[in-house]
This record gives sequence, structure tokens and C-alpha cells, in this order.
Amino acid sequence: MSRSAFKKTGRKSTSARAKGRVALTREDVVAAGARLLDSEGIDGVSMRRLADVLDTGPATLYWHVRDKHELLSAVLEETLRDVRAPSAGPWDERLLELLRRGRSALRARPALIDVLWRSGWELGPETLRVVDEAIGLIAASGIPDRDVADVYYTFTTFLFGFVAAEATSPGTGRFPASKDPTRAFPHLAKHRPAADPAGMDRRFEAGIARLVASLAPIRGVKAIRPRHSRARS
Amino acid sequence: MSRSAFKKTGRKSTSARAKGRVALTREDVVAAGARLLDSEGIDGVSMRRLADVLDTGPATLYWHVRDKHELLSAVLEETLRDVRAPSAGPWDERLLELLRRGRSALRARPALIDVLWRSGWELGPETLRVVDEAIGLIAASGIPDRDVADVYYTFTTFLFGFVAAEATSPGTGRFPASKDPTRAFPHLAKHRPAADPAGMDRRFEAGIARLVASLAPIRGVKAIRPRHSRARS
DNA sequence: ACCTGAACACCGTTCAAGT
DNA sequence: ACCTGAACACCGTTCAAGT
Repeated sequence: MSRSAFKKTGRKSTSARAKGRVALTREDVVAAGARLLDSEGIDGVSMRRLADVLDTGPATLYWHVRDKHELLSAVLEETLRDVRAPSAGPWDERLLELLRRGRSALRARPALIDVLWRSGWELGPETLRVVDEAIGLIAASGIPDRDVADVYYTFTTFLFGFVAAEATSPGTGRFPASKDPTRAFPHLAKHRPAADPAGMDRRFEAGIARLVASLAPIRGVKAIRPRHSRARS
Repeated sequence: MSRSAFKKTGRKSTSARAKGRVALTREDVVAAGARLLDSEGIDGVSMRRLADVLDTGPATLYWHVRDKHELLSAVLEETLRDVRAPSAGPWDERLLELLRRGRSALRARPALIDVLWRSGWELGPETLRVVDEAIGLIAASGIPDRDVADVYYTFTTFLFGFVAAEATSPGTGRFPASKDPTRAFPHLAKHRPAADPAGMDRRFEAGIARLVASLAPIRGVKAIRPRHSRARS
């Protein structure tokens, strides 16, 4: 790829730099990493492939980035840049919308959830900003201060768990391969949680509505939605 | 390891089989895989290391197991064997207890959550049994049938997300490395969700209580617990 | 300052061949 | 039926050296 470097001499070296390419920047590396993640998935992202794409050798990357984890953290920061709550409106609607935006950003790059988990609290500024916004909206619900952190965990856990699940499971709602699931697993047979895309949307909405509703009642805010039963498409 | 094979001849071959070891079984391989996972973590589990532990070569393993994924699926089945709901009691208490047991089983081997997610619905019988039990208890809450699958998703997402988060994040509650988090992230500074172990226990209990409570009210069952505020240790 | 080649210590999986 | 050795096509990371 990237034959943008026009040959200006008859030199024998095939290195991109020797061909006169301008110096690589950290941003170039991170952007190429994001593109590679999008096109090949996390299993297709290796330092060596990334180096190939950038017309260089793997060792070069280590001048721009400490290691693979740092590369992916940088991609995470990029990914969260546009995830922000609406700036106006009631706390509950803003929180719901923030969750929806988080879902759609992460769903495109679910491997970053793992990066996030492995980072502990060593998070970049964009990531911390999103966390801060979420906590602020939860606090705005009026629940006691000492419950805010716990509730934050419930929300973040739901969001990350949901996206990780929807992204790694094959979209098909294909069902248990076992011979006679009905007999062996009666409840499962009756309530098949098939993973069709429309179902996942509905389930995400139901999940966040349930979570937000568990906050609202205690200060007399009217429930966002009925807790159960909404028209299906 | 495994010098259980006593040398019975002076043969030169160093292979365990040549030394007279009885044939390896699939169970041996899976059990050794589980031990390796427990002692070295998921990054320490490779087919080659597993082969070493079993005194054989990597190729041998492929006679007993299709590939690495199948090996880990078998370990998952083992791990879930003892995760079952109490056989008596009110549905809500049984469900809470099932969730607690799921958490403690998976927390020891969190990498299996990923295996589960990557499996789609190609699950083994033990895994399906646990799913079936959970769905049965949710249905027993009396919520409308058409909501059962959605609620199952909320629960399972919370459980897996929680365990994945608590297991991958460094136990320390060490906080943002950034220079002045207070100024930049006021909500985060006020409500620090530090990941100390006692805090995680409390948070798990708060989370499942909140989820179960979101089911109970609609049929007039008394709330399991107050939704917020419980004595801290 | 930025890049390179070569090396080190690993991976998962296949396959023909052995017993 | 069960196992082996050797090979294939990969990994992440380091490091002395080059420009």
C-alpha cells in the first residue's frame, strides 16, 4: 500500500524513508492502527501488520509508541472523543443518550473494552472525561452521594458487558446445537434470547430504561417509561 | 512435571509415552488446562506450555481437542458444573444466590467470560443448564413472558461485565495519573469509584439487588432491600 | 530525531510418519 | 488408537547500528 512516496532517486533501498517519505508521527501510527482495527478486527492488528501498512519495519513503531497496549489506548482515546452527553435537557434523558452514544462508539471497536478493563485507572483524558460526565449525570438524579459510585458501576458494567456480548457473539440467533434443548432446557426453549440485531436494540433500550428507572422513583421523578412491555416492531 | 511415569527400561527416547505412561485422555488434557489457567493466567495458557506440562509435544493435544477454543470451552464446562441455584426458597433469593455463585466461579477464571462470548450459542450442556436455571427464576418473578429474554440479558450482562471488570482491573484503587483530576474532572473527584475488594463486594450486592428489585415491584412482592443506602463496614 | 535489520523468545496448527 | 518431529506461518519486543 501507500505508494504515495514517489521514487525520486534510483537508490536501491526500499524503505519508505529512503524513498523520501516525510517523518512518521505518532498520530499517523495511531490513525493507521484504528484503520487496521476497523478493517481486520482485533485479531488482525499486530505490530508487524501495522508496520507493513506504514511501509516500515516493526521496530520503527516502538519509537512512536511504548508498546501495543499504548497504541490501543490511544485508539480508545480517539474513539471516545465524540462520545458526550447532550448539553441540555433533564438528567435522565442526557444519561440515556450518553449511554446510547457510548454503545454505538464502542460497538464499532469492541476490543477497546478489553483495553479499558486492562487499564485500571490509567486512563487518558478523553476517557476520564466520559467517566466524569456519566458520574455527574448519575449524581444529578438526586440519589444519596454515597451511592453514586456504586450506581456508576452498575451502569458502566451494563454498558461494557452489553457491547462486549453483542459484538463477540455471532449476530445470528442460531440456537443450541444440542439434540433436544426443549426437553433438557425448558425455560430456555420457552424464552429464547435470540441475538437478532433488532432484538439487541430493544434489549439495550430496555436495559438502560430499567437502570435509569431504578434511580428516578426515589425522588418522585415520573418514570421514564413503563418498566415492561413496549410495542414490538 | 509428571514424573509419575517410572522408567521401566533403559530406552533413550524421552517421550513420556515411550517411558510407559498410560494413554492421555481428554479429561487429562482439560484438567491440566484448568490447572495451567489457574496458575499462570490466560496469557500463560498456550498449547505448547500445556504440552510441556503433560510431557508431550503440542501436536499430541490436537488428537484430544479440536483447537484451543474447544479446550477452553471444556474448562468452562468444568467451571460451571457446581454453579446452581438453591433448590428451594423464594425465586428472588434463589436468583440472587445463583448470581453470587456465578460470580465466584467466574472470578477465578475470568478469561472464560470471553470464551463464552465468543461461543455464540454453541454452548456445552452445563453452560446451557445454568442459563436455563437463570431464565426459569426470572420467569418465576411473574413479569410478562415477553419480557423474560430481555431481562435475562440485563442480568447476564451485568454479571459478566462485572466479573470481567473486577478481574482485569488491578485490584488497587490507585487513581488517575493526570496532574489535577479534581479541577478537570469534578464529579470523578467527588465520587471516586475505587476498586478495593470490599467495595467490589458491596457494589455487586447493590447491583444485583437493584436488578432484582426492578422486577419485584410489578407484582407487589415486597422489595428485597432498600434500593439505596446500606451501612458500610 | 527518526528509522532499520537482525535477532530473541515465543505462538497455533497441520501433516506425514511412527508404534 | 494414540503419539511424534518437523515444519509453516506467524507473534511482541529489544538493541546496536545507521542517517
